[in-house]
Amino acid sequence: MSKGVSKPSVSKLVPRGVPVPGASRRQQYSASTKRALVDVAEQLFTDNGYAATSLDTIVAGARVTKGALYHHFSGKQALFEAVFERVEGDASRAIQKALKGKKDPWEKAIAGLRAFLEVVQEARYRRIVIQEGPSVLGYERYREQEERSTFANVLDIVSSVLEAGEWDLDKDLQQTFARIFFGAMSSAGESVSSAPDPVQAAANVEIAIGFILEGFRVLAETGVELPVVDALAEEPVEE
Amino acid sequence: MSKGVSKPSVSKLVPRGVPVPGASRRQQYSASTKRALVDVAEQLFTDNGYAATSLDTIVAGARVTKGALYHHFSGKQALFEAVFERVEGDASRAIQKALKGKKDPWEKAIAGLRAFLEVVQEARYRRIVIQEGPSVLGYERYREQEERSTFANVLDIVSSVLEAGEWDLDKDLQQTFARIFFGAMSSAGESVSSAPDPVQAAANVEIAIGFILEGFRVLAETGVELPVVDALAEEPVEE
DNA sequence: CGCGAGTACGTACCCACGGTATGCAGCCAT
DNA sequence: ATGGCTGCATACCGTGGGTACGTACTCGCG
Repeated sequence: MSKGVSKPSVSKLVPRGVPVPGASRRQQYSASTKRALVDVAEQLFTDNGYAATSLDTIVAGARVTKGALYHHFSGKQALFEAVFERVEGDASRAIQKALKGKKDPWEKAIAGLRAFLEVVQEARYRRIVIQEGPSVLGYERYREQEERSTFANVLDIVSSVLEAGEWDLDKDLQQTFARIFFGAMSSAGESVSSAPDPVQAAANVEIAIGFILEGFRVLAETGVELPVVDALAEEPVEE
Repeated sequence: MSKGVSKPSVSKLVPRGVPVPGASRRQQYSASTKRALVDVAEQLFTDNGYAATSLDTIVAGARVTKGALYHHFSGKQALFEAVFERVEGDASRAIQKALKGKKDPWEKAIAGLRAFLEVVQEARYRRIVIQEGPSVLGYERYREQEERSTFANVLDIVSSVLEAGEWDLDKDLQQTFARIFFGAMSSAGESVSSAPDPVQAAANVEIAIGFILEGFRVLAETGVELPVVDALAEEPVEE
């Protein structure tokens, strides 16, 4: 807004992004234009949200026109999806990096938890992935995307922990556990970042999840079987 | 859509909603108009989502005009918020009803869990509260609303369980636990409803959460202290 | 080197949709 | 009875997503 540019026809005069080696000049310019669009869109979506960000503002920021945008993307939602994939991919890679080399499941779980709590401090992750992802992409599509990245990490960790407990659960139940932890951490992450003292809040989340994991470990040691729900609720399941 | 009406000027000829006793005719009509708007909006938002639902469609469905809508609500978002509050309120009341009379914390927790799993089967709750709530209202406002209803229920249950364990946690940590469970259940609920076999999926969620609660109970019995994170991760917190 | 084809945009335009300004018919208190 | 206020309806506007089309530049090929 403040750094508005009057004429977009100077596109060739200004350098945009880093040239990609091994591609033709044409392809380089094309790629950098696309990158610029995603860059600007990421920033604006993060700051103002999806609905409040107009395509005009985005193309102005990237110093191109709508023609360029619609050449690279089928529409606003597709652009959002590109941004989503980038943010989601970065997050997933950061978590995987933190998991590197960890063998002990519990250690791995704590490392993953900490990495996720770092990721969720990023405004772009909260806004684009957690907050607006399900709404803009629709839940189905949102889920497909997650399944291939961050959720996969969580599933990996959860599976390790469950296997360490030597309960042999079917895939469905593992997925369920992973969903639960993923949802828990997303929700916790949001509250962490909006807390007056995020560091303290993150510490609390670590304690809470750690406590749950400790419960798992004790159950594993004492050889408690699954399922255990009936033992908790004596009365029959009245529908 | 299918029951569309051509002219909205017949508003006085058709009965709208139930007359409210103890109010003037004017007030009755006004209230029923407002109700009709919320009714139609709830349906359309649930079916097509917030963004894809136009005000024109809503007012056509309620057989009024935009003038009426803007008389009762300050805009589209305010209308959504009215729908949100209703859905959220219904959900909260349903859960509270299920909790009625339960004294044992673990029993109470399972009852609450089951009630929530019922609630989350409703398409309107998933779409309006879980999926689009955070995006449309903004996270801050979404949280304020939740805090007064369903989340309050979760916090109540979680507090009971934690007190039964005789860990005396500060309010912040109780809130953190509640957030975690709330997020876990929301996420689980979404996956339940989109699963090929929702009944089986709901059963899985019950097993999983029940298992976590079982962990809590065992930890309570063996007198494990909080926090326990350091015991899990030997290495120092390197940032 | 010339040249046709296709890419990577730019320009101009459409129209759906949220929001506003204003008019007006009843109802209700005085 | 009547003035005023509530509860709408009508008409209009601006923004913004999307589209149709034009065009310059590049690249491969003879």
